[in-house]
Amino acid sequence: MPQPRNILVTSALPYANGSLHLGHVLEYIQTDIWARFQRARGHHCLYMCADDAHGTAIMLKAEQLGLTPEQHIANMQAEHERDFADFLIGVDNYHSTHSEENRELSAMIYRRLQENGHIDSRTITQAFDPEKQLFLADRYIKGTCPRCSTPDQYGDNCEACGATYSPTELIDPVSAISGATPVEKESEHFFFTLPAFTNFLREWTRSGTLQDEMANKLAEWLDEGLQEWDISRDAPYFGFEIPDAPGKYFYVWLDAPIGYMASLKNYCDKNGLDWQEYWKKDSTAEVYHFIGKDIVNFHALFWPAMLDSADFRTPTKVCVHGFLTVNGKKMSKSRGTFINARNYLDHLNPEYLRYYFAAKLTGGVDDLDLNLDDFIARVNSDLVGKVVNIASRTAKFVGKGGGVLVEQLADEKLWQQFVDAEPRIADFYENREYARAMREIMALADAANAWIADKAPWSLAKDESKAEEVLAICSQGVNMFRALITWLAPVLPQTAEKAAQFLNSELKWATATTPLANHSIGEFKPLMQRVEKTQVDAVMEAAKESLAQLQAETKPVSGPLAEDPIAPEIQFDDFAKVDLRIALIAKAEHVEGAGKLLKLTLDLGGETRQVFSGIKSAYKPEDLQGKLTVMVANLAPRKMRFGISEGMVLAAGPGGKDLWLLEPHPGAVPGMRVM
RNA sequence: GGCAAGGUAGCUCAGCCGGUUAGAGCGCAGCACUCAUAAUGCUGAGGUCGGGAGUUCAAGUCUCCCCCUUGCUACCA
Repeated sequence: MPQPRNILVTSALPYANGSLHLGHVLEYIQTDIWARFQRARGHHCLYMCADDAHGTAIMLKAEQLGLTPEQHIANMQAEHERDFADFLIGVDNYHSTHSEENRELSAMIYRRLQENGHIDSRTITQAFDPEKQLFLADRYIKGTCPRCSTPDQYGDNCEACGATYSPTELIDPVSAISGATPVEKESEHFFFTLPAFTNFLREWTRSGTLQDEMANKLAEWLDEGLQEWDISRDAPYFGFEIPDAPGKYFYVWLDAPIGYMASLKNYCDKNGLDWQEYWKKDSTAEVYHFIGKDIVNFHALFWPAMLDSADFRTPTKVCVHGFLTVNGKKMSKSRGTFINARNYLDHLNPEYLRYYFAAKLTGGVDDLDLNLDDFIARVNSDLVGKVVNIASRTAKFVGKGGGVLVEQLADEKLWQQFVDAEPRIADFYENREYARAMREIMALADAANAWIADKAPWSLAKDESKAEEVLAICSQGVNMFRALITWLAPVLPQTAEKAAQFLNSELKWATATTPLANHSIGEFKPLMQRVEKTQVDAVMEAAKESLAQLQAETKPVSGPLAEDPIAPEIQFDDFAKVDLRIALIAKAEHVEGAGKLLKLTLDLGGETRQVFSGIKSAYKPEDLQGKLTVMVANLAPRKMRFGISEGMVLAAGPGGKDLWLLEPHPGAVPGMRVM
């Protein structure tokens, strides 16, 4: 056993705005297995987590619920901690970014950045809600998409046609919070001078701190050139006020990673330890962050740069994992594949999922699929059918033979296979190649079962003179089980605990392959039940229900009218300004280099117009040619990347493939006005 | 459109720097066993390794083109 290591691990802090879902759980299970493995190996390993409790979204959510932000985040934290506990996530401390420790540390780090000249300030213009007296992030502005005219789209992009734009381009923009029309307003903001760290980051991201594929991704950003990072928000904002800047608050992502430190400080203060041992520049401890690939920029660019400037050490590794899919599809609320942590816990044993994830987790960033049929088959077959079965089928004979494991090994060669596998399994765990570790363990379980079948102690037991042999075989059977369950303990802590009771012996990694000898064991009781399909169905059913509930809360009615209420009344004169004409689509063609546009040549009966329209996703050019449609004929021409667009054609639908052009009944001819 | 990661048996996945008849688990079929939570063992069927072209004595494994999936990203009055 090498020198004990001093290790700090973290999972990304869940946002205190909603319940945990299985995507979150994937990460916590990955982290927890690793932490438990390290502890099992005799290292000192602290697992820290916390709620990420700041930001506009939380402020608004609290208001919506009629709570103070503090009450709201306290409720969420309690819920999150319950989910953690019930999934057997053994965090050593679960704190909050809205804590004194975090306030102090954020201020300290900010001051250091400032002293080092890494904070700039300048005035920027932003959308502002005059009613709420609140600056609006893009996602809080809604309006009609300037391109496809789909109403009720967010300020940065259109969900229907995929258009991206700035909020100022929206037609009839409104604040999603108050409904007021936003105005532009100036404000001073603080920026972290990230570009100053370009060279540092170029090196840091390539120094073994990240998987290659992530380092490559970050290299793209580095090559494009980093931007200064806006780290301040104006009041009202739920967060920490910036020192010496009244009315200015730290952006939530500034203090979120500092929350890792704050949680550790909170823990250390309670336990007489020094948190700086982990974070000071020359620390000999190791620091590992487990995160999803969506937040790699915060953890592998902003965070190490901040730490470097503030004179702290940087993480040993940032371990990035992929997303969770369910039955091959993205976890999505609209597809009903969105499963809350609690939906699962209400119906199934957490260890099933822990094992299934372990059986599929690698050190890479590939997405992981939770295939429910596979889940049932895998868990039942591997855990119940193979591993637990080894104990189940041999323990009884040991009991009959006196309940004491004998020293003599029935098959040393087979036992040696177990001994040889141990370092490989440890290595796989260490490198987060859990899938390989599980495969290795299951291969041994297969070997054990085959061996037991071959020895057939139940046959020998019929002959009293063979009692000794039976006991030797079954003692080895129990010892093989003991080794396997010891190696599975990081994944199955509860079952391992039960097994330890049955074995009447603590499970220790270091002695997993030292057979228990002359050792009396307890009575075997089933350690794990099989997964039933009905339970899995119940989870999916519950998931659908909580989804329906959620949607009922946010959207009382659905359908086009509910999602897009009818616009304010206008007078006839207003309408008459729009000159709609019947147009013949004389030509429709693809536009070189454009992903979503078609170029239409419209015949108005004497005049032709060139119009670019974002309908490529729904129509093939050849299907449009020769058809009649309706166009806005007096729309001001607009210069686009591929030429001038002289009008627009009318279509309905949310976008993508669901887009339908207007077509007049037969009889209309090009040029006719539509009134 | 650009970039990235993928596309290997019904399902979930291994296949390192190219090398003998392409693997595992599950599922399926048959047989055996009946100690075990209908668990286990043995045997077998099943793949033109997304498609095409090329390099090579030899290609899931390298190169190019194409198709599909996922993610990020751009343009899209």
